[in-house]
Amino acid sequence: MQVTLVVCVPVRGRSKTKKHRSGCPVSISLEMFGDRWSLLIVRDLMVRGYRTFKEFQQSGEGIATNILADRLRRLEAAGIISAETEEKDRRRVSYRLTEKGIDLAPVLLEMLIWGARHEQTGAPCELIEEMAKNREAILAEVRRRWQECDPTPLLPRFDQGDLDPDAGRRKG
Amino acid sequence: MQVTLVVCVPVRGRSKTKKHRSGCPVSISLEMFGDRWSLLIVRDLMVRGYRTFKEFQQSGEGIATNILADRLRRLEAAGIISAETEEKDRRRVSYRLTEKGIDLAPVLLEMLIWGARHEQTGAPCELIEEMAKNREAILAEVRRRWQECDPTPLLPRFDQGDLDPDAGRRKG
DNA sequence: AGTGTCACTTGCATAATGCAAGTTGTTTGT
DNA sequence: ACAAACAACTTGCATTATGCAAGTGACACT
Repeated sequence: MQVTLVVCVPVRGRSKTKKHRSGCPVSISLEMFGDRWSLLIVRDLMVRGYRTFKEFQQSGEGIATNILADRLRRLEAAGIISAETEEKDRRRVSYRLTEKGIDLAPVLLEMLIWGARHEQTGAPCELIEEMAKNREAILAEVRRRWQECDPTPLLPRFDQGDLDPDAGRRKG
Repeated sequence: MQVTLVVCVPVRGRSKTKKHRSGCPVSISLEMFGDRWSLLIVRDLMVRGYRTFKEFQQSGEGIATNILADRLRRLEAAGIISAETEEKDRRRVSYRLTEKGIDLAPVLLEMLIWGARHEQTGAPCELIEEMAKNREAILAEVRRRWQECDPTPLLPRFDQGDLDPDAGRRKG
């Protein structure tokens, strides 16, 4: 039968585990962001400089507002993002990646490279191959922007052929 | 209403597109394997040397057989794996990663590293950090095994504390 | 005071998932 | 030759997640 409901009372400031399918790090990662939306939100925060609910919503993928709200909740619960209502306009909630969140950059980058190499995407191959050659520089730049709260987009939206020839080349 | 069913007849040997949410490579990648199971199958093929339905099923994560069958179908349709009934025992179907599939190794590796760093997993931190230091070597070894059809597992199952101290260290 | 924004909720139809049991084709044991 | 065992799936059905349109409440702007 294999009931999977272990709650794990916080013992000595440690575990708050919820019972994983297995101890494999890949499996545990997938339990946190293994769906079609979570990583797109992370991407928006990471390379497009988005911060608000509305921006994510208008991101071009067509996420429904209830799903978006749900994913933001989960990502926050997972410690991948943090939320804060803005001082200047208290209607707005500003989301930000945590360090745990920005550490997803390599995952995103590899997915980007894989997708661009193996599928027909809106991203130009030359740009991607150049990114693949300069992984470390890209990751450093992503982290720099995060640390300095620099919201300048690193990559355009790749909606179709729409591309900013300057983007992603500044540190390449 | 927005029905999203564009079939795209093969025109001049090109598109067989199915209509993507956007042209972003990350988004397109997530459409192919953005769920809680697909990448686990890829992992099993890549680092555990699994080949058959039954092995995937007994992988320790508890995937249901109908879902497994569905994912195998999708992964094959996506060109990430190939299937072949064995000569010696025609009951068995042997699955294998395609080149497109083995190219997912960097994605998996980064997810493994991220998960092990930020969550409590069954993988020992030292091993993971050593892997993080030798990404290229690991990836080369993964690819070598794939090319030579060497089914020796590269990593153990990380079920809990269960670990083969030799695994993943041979090329480290 | 009135209208507009922003970040969500809610209700409801549809699709995906999980679980147990059943089916098909193949091999193995007697 | 025949029955039992296997491997790889299907099928039926309950539960859960997703997608869509519409609505709500707190705040802001004029």
